Amino acid sequence: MRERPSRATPHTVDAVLATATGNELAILLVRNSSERERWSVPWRTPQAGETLAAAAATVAKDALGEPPAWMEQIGAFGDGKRHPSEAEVSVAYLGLVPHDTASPRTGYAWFQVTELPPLAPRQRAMVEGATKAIEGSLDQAPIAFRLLPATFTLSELQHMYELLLGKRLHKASFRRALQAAWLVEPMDEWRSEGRGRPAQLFQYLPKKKRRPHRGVRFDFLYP
Amino acid sequence: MRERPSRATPHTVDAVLATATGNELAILLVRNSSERERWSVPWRTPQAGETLAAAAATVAKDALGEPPAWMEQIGAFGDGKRHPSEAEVSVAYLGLVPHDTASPRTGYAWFQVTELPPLAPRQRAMVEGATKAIEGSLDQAPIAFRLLPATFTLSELQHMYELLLGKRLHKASFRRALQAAWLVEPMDEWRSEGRGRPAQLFQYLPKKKRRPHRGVRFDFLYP
DNA sequence: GCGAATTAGTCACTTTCTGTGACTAAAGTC
DNA sequence: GACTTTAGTCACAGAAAGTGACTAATTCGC
Repeated sequence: MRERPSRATPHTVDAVLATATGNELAILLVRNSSERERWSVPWRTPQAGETLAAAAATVAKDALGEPPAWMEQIGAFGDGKRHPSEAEVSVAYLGLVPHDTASPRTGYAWFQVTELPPLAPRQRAMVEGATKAIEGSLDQAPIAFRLLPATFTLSELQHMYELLLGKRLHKASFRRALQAAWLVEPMDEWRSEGRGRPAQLFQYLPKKKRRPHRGVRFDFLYP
Repeated sequence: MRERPSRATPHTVDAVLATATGNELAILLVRNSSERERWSVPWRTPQAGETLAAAAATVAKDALGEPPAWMEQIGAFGDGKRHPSEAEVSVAYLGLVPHDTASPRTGYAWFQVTELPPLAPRQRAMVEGATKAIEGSLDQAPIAFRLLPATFTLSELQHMYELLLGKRLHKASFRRALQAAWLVEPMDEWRSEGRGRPAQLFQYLPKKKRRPHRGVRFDFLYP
């Protein structure tokens, strides 16, 4: 990503790195020296033989010093939209990092998703795709846990879900569903956070077997 | 970005075209004359300025004479796996067609997903991605309706869901969920299919507004 | 020290949804 | 006309989700 090829590059790999700050999602951008836009989603032209996922991991590592806790491809973008590179196609990856461990290298900075600076159109499409992917796979993948530190309170977990879903959840329902899913393990530690009763700490406990949905879901609105 | 590099194709667009035959999914493949594998997923190198989706639509049209009823991108594939082209990256699209309107051009043929001939590794990965995408977005998008003719009986619809989900559904539950979703509109026509009471015909009626899920779902098993 | 305020955590009740078997309806077969 | 076959509906039991009220453990103000 550093070197700018003199002629058209075949494709780029772009990493939309997200974290959750306070009460909003934030995206990591890198400062441009010479581009039309002052900021861009970090990207890279893969070396010969480098896999897409490996290239994305490298981009993330260059930005944060360590690989993200979660990474998945969210698709290929092109369609005539402009990109900082000359490439016709860019493959976008979504990476998630807990906010506490996420210290960007110099030149990189977090931006709230609602206050993003201007981006190249193709990269703006990627960010939109990434936020959709987060919401869409929230109940398919342990997204929320990848945005939290290794240990957390149930209130923190619930707030993370509320942030990602964009709606309030009822405490009792949330905990009942969580218990039924066997996703979380209580630890023998409590944390006192100013006033109020101390909260027990929990850690993520991956599921072993999937229990299929009951019923059929018809939850779409496509034309 | 408009200009096209003069050497090795930068990327390809591949179309995994699927239909439902009898009781299994089938994929459309094209016969190769000179490749290592005798069959391959139809693909194309996009022209300069051609969008990815447009290229995929062209591939599908070349294969079937008309665009599929549904088309969506399922991701970029590369990762060193071999492809009929020289391209390092291939963008795969999933296309769905009703079986009755799907007459392949010469050189193309349907294969049951369980009886696929050998494919280039990258294309095999695409087909696997496509079948996963079908099951995964079955309750997010009107997949089943795009595999059925414009009008259908509720039994046909239920059988399609059973095929795609790989499990049997209870008639009363299925219809109750369908009614609650307002996805289907009765027509003033009935069809008699040999013995038994004639079935009323229905057509797909896209939803206007989404009703959000109740509760929170923790349905994943990722590590 | 003590009550108010604050956050954690649980309980019980109500409402809604799903699984299921049995039922009625309308055709063909013999 | 009795039997078979497929369509379509009903009603009830059981499971899951929505919700408000409760108890528990801490800090703050006084």
